[in-house]
Amino acid sequence: MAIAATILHADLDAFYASVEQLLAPSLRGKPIAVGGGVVLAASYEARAFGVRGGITGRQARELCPQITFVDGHFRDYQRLGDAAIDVIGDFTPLVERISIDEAFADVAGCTHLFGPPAEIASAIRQRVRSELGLPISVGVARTKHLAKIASQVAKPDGLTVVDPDTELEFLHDLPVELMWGVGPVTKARLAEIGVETIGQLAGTPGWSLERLLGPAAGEKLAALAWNRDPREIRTHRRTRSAGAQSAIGRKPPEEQVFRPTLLHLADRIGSRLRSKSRPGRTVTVRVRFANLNSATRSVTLDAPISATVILAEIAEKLVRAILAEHPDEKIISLLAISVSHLEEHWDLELELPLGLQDEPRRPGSRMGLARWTADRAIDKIRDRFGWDAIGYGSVVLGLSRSVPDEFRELAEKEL
DNA sequence: TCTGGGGTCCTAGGACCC
DNA sequence: TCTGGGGTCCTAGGACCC
Repeated sequence: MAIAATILHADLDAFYASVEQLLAPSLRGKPIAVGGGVVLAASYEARAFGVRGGITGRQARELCPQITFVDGHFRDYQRLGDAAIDVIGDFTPLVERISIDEAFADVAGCTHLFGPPAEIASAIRQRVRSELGLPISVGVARTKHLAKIASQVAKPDGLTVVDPDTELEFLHDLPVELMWGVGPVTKARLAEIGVETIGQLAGTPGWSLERLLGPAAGEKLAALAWNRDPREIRTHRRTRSAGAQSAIGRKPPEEQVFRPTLLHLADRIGSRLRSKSRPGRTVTVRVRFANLNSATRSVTLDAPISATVILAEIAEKLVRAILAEHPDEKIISLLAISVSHLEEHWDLELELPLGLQDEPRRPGSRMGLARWTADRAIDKIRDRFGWDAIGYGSVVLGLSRSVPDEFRELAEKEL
């Protein structure tokens, strides 16, 4: 009595590039790349030349001289990604969105209405194609892990259904790097003991994997190799952290460099946290140096914070501590701030008195009130007139924005 | 020749408590 | 006083994913 395969994984193909080809018919059938300095996404026609997301524009042109570069239409990505997920939601409420262009769904409860899972998957693909004009691949299987692999195998613009009776035959011939959680490092470690396929992984003793990869990863991979994946569809997942980072080129580790950048990052994060009433207790900063090595420092407070200036001050202290420990580093290339240990629901009024516990001995503690009031005022103006209408302006102006804000927002998770 | 930005989870050591 | 054990939290660093 096999359990039915009712998990779907749906994944829009070459999403950004497909949207651009949808918006501009002249681009269809041609190799294109979204982005300029860095390729954010490449059409399948460009991928045929070896162009991949992440390479530089120059490398892309070397691989494919006739490639067309286009600027991203980020609002459209959000709109069309949402619309595609909505199509899935017309079949079942059990939808777990993974990213802008990808989602799991469990259709076990709606087959009496819409037919077997394979038919539902097919209907989703047809609707996304006809209503939105976009290609989407779907994998159907008994577990999330296998459904995700199936959708990768189905690409581009395909459907793969894995019958529960033959799932191991399907799985075991595939290379290990198709598994969720196997990146370059794990792939290399597995190769050291001669494991290159998922079948070989399944045949490796558990103790061997745990010694090689650690207890958690070892156990997890062994289970996934036998398609033992207990994860269920999670429709609501609380975000656990919120952060922002900025690549700043190659700059000296001086206050004039890091101070304005940190204030800007703190402002972005703080406004997000405040808008969702989710201040956090732990502040982490990261500094990347010239050689791409990086160092992190974090501190956990007694009470959660979301005020921009307080966040910026804490971040600055942490960055100074990092720089003090790396006196030989003459170049910094990236600054990042992240806030974690987020409160679930927080009355921001409480942040005022509690946040001040942070620095009780400071005579200027009452400045906390001014900071708090200023943040609220700025938030309100931004609500009405947009994010750039006001802010720590002297800061914002001087910043080089290597990536449009719309793109950053695309990657932000709902708090 | 060095890709940017937003996330999640795991590990290992130390502090602290019972 | 010595020995041992268990649990939780914090911090720094990594691997991985989209």
